Amino acid sequence: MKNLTPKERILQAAVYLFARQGFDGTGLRELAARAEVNLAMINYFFGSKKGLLKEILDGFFEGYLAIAGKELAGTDNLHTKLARFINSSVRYFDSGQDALLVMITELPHDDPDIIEHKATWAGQMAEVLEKEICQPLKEITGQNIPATCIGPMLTSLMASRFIFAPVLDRVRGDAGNPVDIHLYTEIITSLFLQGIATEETTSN
Amino acid sequence: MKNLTPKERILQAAVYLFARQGFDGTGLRELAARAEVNLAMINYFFGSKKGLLKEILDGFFEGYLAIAGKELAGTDNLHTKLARFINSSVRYFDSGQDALLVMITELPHDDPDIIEHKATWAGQMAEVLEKEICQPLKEITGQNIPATCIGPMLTSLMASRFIFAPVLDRVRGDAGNPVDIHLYTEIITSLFLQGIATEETTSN
DNA sequence: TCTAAAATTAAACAAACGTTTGATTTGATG
DNA sequence: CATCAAATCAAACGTTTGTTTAATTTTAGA
Repeated sequence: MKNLTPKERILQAAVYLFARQGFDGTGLRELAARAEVNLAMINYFFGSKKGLLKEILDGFFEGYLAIAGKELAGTDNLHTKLARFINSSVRYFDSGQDALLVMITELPHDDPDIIEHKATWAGQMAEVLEKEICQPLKEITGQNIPATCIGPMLTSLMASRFIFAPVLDRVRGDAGNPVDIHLYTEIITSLFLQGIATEETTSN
Repeated sequence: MKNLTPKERILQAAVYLFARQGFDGTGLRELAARAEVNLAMINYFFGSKKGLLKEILDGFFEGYLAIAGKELAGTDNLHTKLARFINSSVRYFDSGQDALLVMITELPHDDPDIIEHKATWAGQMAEVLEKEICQPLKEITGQNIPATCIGPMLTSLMASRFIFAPVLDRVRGDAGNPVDIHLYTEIITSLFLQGIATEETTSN
């Protein structure tokens, strides 16, 4: 923890606190204290509080976009590629849960300084999905679902466990444990590719 | 707008602003101005800023829970009930987009005053889903997926369009319009029940 | 019409906010 | 060792925050 550079400690503390208290709900003094850094260092390194948020969002989107580019490319069939993408993405979300929560909770807010920033990443993501998922899907099944529809669906679906995690911890108490991360990935993959119900569910 | 009671105007302004700026990002003076109400009236009617948030969350969860109870009950087959639930829920989310965004963006935050409140609603929802979806699904297909897993998935999936809407508006510009709400519902229902891919997608 | 409760108001409160300043310390390079 | 830039610091800046108070107006019931 202490072998990190001050800048890294600030970033780490910010992700932790923003995920639990929100961006506006977190004060820079509390953040500086957790990072064991002088208050002024935050503006020194990141220019402003919003600059800090931008860097967090950048880090998340960069990794997410890289996964999409890597796992969805190639000549494998759509089924295989999607399963690979879901597997990598859920792993990525799991390894950086706090950053994911910051992204999700700040996504709908329309701060002029931040929203263009987010739209740029979302646009790049949509391009990849359009090319690697939507167009193949259209050629094979005939259904034309835009990337701006399927992207949010997939992302929200994969993120669902982490979005609800803080609340579900209180619902279950210590009793029922959540499904482990591998089973979670399998459920989502199966759901996305085959749906939840079989033919049998249409009968009584 | 002005034929509403002061309390209703406060609630309306709060949902609008919280959805766009977040709970902590919205000041009570700005809120009072939008509601055309004196600043002190907010604490007079709701006790505190958090009391106002609680009332918003209550309103949303109450409606959502009622839909689950209504659409998932009965003797119809699981397929039919799920399609009905998705249809009603998406309609509900669409008609109250701002309230949905407030719920989603405040969900992960672990404010001690609020989180128990959210957990109570989530617990009730989980009970309904466990009884009406998970147990029938287990009897029919054999797979045992807990409600605390499938609930967040379904909710996130149905909410995806609204969570990403503010960003997607910037991505598309004025060019590509989003799929309309009925098609969106159909896509989600089809996805949840049958999955996105057919057998053909497993081949090259 | 009188009265008591409800509603509304302006003003002030201390606390916390993000940011900036100017001085001091640190670390590497010449 | 001297030097310069990077890093760190304590302190203060002016705003804005949520909340409270006390006085006033409005409303409704007897």
